[in-house]
Amino acid sequence: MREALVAAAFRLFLERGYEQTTVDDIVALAGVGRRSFFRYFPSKEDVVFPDHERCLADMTAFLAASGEEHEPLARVCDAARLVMRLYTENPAFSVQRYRLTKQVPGLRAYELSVVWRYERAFAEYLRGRFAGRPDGTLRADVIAAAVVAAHNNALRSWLRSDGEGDASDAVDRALGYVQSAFGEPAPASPAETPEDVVVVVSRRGAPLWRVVQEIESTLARD
Amino acid sequence: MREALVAAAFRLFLERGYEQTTVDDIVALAGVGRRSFFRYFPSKEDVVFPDHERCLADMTAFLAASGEEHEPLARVCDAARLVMRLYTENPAFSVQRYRLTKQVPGLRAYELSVVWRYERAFAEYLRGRFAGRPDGTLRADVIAAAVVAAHNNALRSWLRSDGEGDASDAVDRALGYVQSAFGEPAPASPAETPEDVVVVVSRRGAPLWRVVQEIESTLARD
DNA sequence: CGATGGAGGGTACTGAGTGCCATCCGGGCG
DNA sequence: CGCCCGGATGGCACTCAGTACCCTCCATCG
Repeated sequence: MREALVAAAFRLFLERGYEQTTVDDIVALAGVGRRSFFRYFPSKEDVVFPDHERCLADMTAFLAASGEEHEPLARVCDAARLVMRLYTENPAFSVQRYRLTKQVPGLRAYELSVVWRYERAFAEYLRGRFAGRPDGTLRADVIAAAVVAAHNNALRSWLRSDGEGDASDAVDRALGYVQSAFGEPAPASPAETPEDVVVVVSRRGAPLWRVVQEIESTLARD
Repeated sequence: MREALVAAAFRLFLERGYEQTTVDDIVALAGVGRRSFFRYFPSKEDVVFPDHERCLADMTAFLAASGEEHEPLARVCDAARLVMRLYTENPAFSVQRYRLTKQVPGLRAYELSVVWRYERAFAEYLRGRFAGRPDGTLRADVIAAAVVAAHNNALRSWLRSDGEGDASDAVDRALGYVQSAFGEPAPASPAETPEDVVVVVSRRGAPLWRVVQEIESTLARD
């Protein structure tokens, strides 16, 4: 029934647009009563994001189930990868929805409120883990926002490519940037020993950003 | 007229709540026609944020007017301080609105879409300034999100204190954290030439975070 | 003086979302 | 077998936000 409603809704949305489709149109095509639509989806927007409620619950559980042994930042990045997987599991559906949300302001606003709930879940988890640290809530909020932004950046570039590229590469790269900015890079994969990289730095007093800048231009040089 | 509508709306919102107040109630109290309300405010939510459209325009102009001589991150932080001032100019009004948005989901969603537009303005500016750098758009998006999150963290803590504390101290502190995380602590003295740093990297294929980790431990070694 | 154009008002309509009640159906129980 | 009961569904009527269309008023200008 949910599936029937979602299928009917997307057929019409793609045919004639979101705003040109009324709930009556959807239920007529699905052959169910209007009242039933609102039993399954509290609003017309919800039919566009049919599985986010479950995903959000999964994510909260994932974070709640993590213990002291997990690096907080890495854990949140893993949670973001979980969300990414929700999209990559159904590339065609995700791309369709992306095109829809991109051009319908109302859907964009709705998506924002969904994303905001993910961000809050991240931030709440980090606040718990950072309790006691100076500026713990500030760090938690900023890092949560950065992780979400990195995730969205990777997700959107994957969606723009019609789901062709490698999404997990992109998200790893994006989250790696956040981890490099906020420290504690990650528990390295055991095979990757420090010998993989040899770095020689002169002028120890130089600020870190100068070092990073120099490395970037070195890497970009070839 | 706008002022009359805003005043009437807030009186009713505080008296009996946002959702219990219809647009008809507002226009009846203000003594104007229903049609006029929608001439001044495209939706019922807009009456709660009467000055954000102007503020957003100011901000975009502020960023557009900045030249190459401005450090991008610092410039965006200054833009965020501009937004903060919009709130601190009318503490009583801001606190009332905060209480309202905190408990009305619809208003929270609307606020998100407003904040999102600020974030996009920041990100667009930074994308322009980072054009050419590796991962320029990623950095732009992440930094924009971090600045907004820091600003909101400071803003909310100020709002929760009923506008009593020192807002600009709080926002400086929050933005300082972001600046420390994303580098370029200050416009470096021109004396710092690239020769200040020499970096040799082997195993080019290693992920960036490994490189950074290695550098950090090298720097920490002494 | 009349024309014009912009600001406000009024009316009727669409469509989302809700409350309430009727209906249907499958299973347990006397 | 008939009854009952609870959950799922359908139907109807209502509220309210938002829009389209047209009217009035009034100030300004020719």
